[in-house]
Amino acid sequence: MKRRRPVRCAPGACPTPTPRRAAADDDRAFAAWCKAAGHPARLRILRLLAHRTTCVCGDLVDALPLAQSTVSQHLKVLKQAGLVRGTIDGPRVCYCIDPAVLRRWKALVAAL
Amino acid sequence: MKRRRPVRCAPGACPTPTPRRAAADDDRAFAAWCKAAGHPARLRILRLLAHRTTCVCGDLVDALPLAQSTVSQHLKVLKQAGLVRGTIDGPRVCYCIDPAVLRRWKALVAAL
DNA sequence: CAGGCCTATCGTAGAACTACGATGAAGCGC
DNA sequence: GCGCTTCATCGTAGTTCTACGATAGGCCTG
Repeated sequence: MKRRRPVRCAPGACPTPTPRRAAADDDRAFAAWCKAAGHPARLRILRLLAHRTTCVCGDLVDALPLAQSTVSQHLKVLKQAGLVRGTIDGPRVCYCIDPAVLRRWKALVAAL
Repeated sequence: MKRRRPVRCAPGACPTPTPRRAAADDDRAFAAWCKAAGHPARLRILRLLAHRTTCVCGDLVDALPLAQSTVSQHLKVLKQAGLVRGTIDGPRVCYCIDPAVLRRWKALVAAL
């Protein structure tokens, strides 16, 4: 089985747009982030993305005992929650955690 | 409308049994905690319980725009997740956050 | 350009969540 | 004991989640 070509995405290819939000949105976003993380598969994805600071692609499909479509769906949830962002790199897509959002979520959890 | 009698639960009435868990359980519990917190109403309950370190009772029902049964259901979810524990105090029930579990959850989130 | 790999999306079935009112059980005060 | 308050549980309806296979599109390789 031919292995996938090594990923060559730039580690710093995930910008941090502008995490400015009103206080009212925080609560909504806070719950959304917790909800997005509240599934073993998605939690595992977050861990995998966090451990390798650079972004990986569909290696996530290999790392999870789920169908490709299911993994893609979980990635969509994480992306819609804002925790993860994906950048197209030729035929594949590289996902990485949004550091600012993760930091914000951590701060909100720590402030509980 | 006669106000409820002031709560008189002891602030330290929430013991910390023994947070010993295997590493494998952590992931399951981690997801469960995030999932439990992943709802605006439950997040609000957690905030309310965290702000007053002592435990409150069904004042939560007054504080939330939900029916009593719904609040009770949310409390059940939080209780089953282990984030919250309730102690019976006569006719009412006092809820409080389990400090050890909350600390553990915070640590796991911070370690992401 | 044709074929192949990598993802996203669609459609679907079953399970779980969320909300409510109604009902039931437990304890306090008269 | 009787009624009142407080909370949990039951039953239910509508929505959402979760998983999968099948399908479609985009981009490299030959």
